Amino acid sequence: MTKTMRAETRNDAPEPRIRARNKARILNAAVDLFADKSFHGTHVKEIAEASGLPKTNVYYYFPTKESIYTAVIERLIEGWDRAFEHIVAEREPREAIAAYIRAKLEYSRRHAAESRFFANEILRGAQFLERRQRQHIRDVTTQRAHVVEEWIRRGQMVPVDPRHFFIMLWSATQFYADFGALAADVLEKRRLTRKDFDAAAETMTRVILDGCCPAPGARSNRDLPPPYRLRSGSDDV
Amino acid sequence: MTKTMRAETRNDAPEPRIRARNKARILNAAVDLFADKSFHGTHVKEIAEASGLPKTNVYYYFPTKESIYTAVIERLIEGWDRAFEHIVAEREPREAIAAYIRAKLEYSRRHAAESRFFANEILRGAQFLERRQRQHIRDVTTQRAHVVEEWIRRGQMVPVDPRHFFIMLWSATQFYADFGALAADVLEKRRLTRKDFDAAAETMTRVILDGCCPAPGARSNRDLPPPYRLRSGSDDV
DNA sequence: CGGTAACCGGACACGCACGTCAAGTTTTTT
DNA sequence: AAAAAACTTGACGTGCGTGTCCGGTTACCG
Repeated sequence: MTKTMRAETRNDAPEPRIRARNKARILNAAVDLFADKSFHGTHVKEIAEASGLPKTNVYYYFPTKESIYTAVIERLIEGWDRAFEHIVAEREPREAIAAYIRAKLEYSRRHAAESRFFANEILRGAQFLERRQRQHIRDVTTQRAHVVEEWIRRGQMVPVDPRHFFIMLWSATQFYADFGALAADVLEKRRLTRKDFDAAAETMTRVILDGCCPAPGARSNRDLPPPYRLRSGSDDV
Repeated sequence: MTKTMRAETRNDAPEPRIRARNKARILNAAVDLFADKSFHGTHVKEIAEASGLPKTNVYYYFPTKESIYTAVIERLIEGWDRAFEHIVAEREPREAIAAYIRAKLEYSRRHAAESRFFANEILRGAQFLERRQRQHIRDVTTQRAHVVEEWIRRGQMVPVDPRHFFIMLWSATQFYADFGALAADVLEKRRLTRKDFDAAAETMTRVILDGCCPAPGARSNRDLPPPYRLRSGSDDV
């Protein structure tokens, strides 16, 4: 038992610098590859090459390919609730939901690989998600669902099932990262630009906000000038 | 050149019965497996077993695993525009969009494997989609985008980018099939039932319709009795 | 009924991807 | 500075998954 013991002799002790650096490198390389080619499609050799380490070294830090995969999941699950923090009862629903959409969309844009990795894992039936992690997702969602219910109770929002509502928000924002290839095709672009993400946010905010909560005061979003011009002709690539 | 030539000696001639039957078996088995475990995750041996044919026989009909995969895609691409048929300028947008949502959702529910297969292919960057197929998707979308533009021009609909609007519809409906595992988790169910799909349709229709097109006449959806009851307690599994 | 083309299936080849081994080098500790 | 721990690396084993070979069997056609 006193043989090697890796570095976690005491697992509250900070990781040695080299170890931390190399594990991070491996994980970063792995996300991209897993996102592109799924679990069986990516080979440890590729992960090694992408992280600038020899393959054996990868096995020094992670016992199996699967352990790399689950380590990536572990890292991602932490980010799950980040955008949810905007959903608090104190804020106006319109404002809070708009902020959520922006945050989620921005995250999808900047961390497209993570996003696609996660989507793929869910698509596969969340086979690698541990019970604890699934529970976490449930808990966070339930908690935020209460906020929506509170909004509805106060009459600030149309009565909708909060969980289905969240799913709608989640799927719409997720889409641009996950199905970027299709979105680009449909929008007739080579790649999605920041502008496209802005337009997406605009459309979602407009439709969903007007759909779920009455605009405050007299003026409605519908009276605002249309940000989308019909058949504007010229279109920057 | 006059050696074997398979069965496509004249490719407008109908396929021999056995051939047609066996190819269909293989393809049906393949969709499910590819949907569950992706391209690299499924082995030809499994496809063979699932279709009740020996592996060599599979290779008799399809030269490579990849050819099976692309054959499945070919079959799916045909179904892409089915739901879109509801989007015609002659109909009221509210009614047409509601019909689209129902149709799409119903399709996702009944053909979950196909749906997930397709989603996964897009997720991977649509690597196997041929130029022709991508073009088809673009064309169909463009065509229906014109309908939405017409609605907007007539003032029947709020000005939104039709393509982003379609993406929103598509992602929301797609979600329940593709990410069923997560949706079930969030809704605290073991599996998604028909009722869940109905609730999903209800939420989407309500939010999106009120968000995108002013209700006809005086009464708005918002005045209708809420179909979702707050914290109703008892919840059938 | 005979022959040809389509279909079936066991056995095999070959490569490659996961994971191991053992002998190095560097860093840290005392 | 010496010992120990942490890290690095090339070479190797092994199983398994794709795709082939070739002989045998069934369907089709005159």
